Amino acid sequence: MFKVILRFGLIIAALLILFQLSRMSLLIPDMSSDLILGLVGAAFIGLGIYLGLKFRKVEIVEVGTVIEIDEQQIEALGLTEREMEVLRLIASGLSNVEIGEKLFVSENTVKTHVSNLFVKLDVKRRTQAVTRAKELRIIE
Amino acid sequence: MFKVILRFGLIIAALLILFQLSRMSLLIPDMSSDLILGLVGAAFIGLGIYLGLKFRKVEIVEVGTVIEIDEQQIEALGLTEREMEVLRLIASGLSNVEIGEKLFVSENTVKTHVSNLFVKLDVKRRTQAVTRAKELRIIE
DNA sequence: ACTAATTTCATACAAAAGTATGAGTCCCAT
DNA sequence: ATGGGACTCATACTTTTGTATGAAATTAGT
Repeated sequence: MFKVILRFGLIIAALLILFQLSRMSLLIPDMSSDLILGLVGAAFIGLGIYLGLKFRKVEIVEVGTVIEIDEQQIEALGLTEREMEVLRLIASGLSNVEIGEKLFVSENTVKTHVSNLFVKLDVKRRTQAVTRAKELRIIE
Repeated sequence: MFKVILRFGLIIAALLILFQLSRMSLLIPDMSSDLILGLVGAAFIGLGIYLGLKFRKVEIVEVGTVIEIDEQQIEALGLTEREMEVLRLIASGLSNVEIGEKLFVSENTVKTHVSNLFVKLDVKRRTQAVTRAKELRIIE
């Protein structure tokens, strides 16, 4: 937090310095005020970009885990809502029986969903299904 | 890419406008050049920050997938090198037989490693092992 | 209202995963 | 040299997963 204060201090200092420079340069006839303003602008843009990039690093930590779900991919694979639920529960490490309990359906029903899921994802095992699903960004 | 060009076009336009404004205001005696320069600076800082944040979004994609492996955690759990290899292969979706083939050991050996792994990770299934291992940051 | 897709379930079988136990080899550290 | 950790393997058994097939019930869209 104090880094932010330090940074703003630097900005103010830079601002003052630039101001002084520009005031001085006004006394020099062969330097147009266009150029000066341009330089000031450029300097502040640089400063701004620097600041923007600094904020970036703070955010990356949080944003890093955000995964966008590819709804189009789900659509393209023809995965149904129920299959997606089962897929998510598989990914969380549940057994077929446990999934059945969560969804209030029989183990057999879960097996059916799982089998259909495997065909659509083109995999043979549930662990593969999970990695594949994450690759395709259809689960987190 | 053309968005970048557009953006730079906007910057140049803004620069010119600000320049004109500042030139005009020089003719107005009750507006100090300090203030003008300050405003110009502030405007460009804003522009710079905006640009910086735009660049940010491009980078997030790459940085987002970086995961630090917690070696201390592996140590703490007492996971051996072989167990870690098996764990990684489980996570990639391989069967016990396939893991055995990769490591040139029998399926039985793999099962032993897997069982020991489950005890150490305190899980009952390989899918659970994978999610747990990722939680603990011992695999990517 | 009718069709198509989804969801549900069963049975029966095959394959893979997981558990328990015991044991042999190799290495390295005391 | 010896005891312990790591790695290997086997056998036997249980449980879980996965496959195949068929079918009823339930939506949902035309």
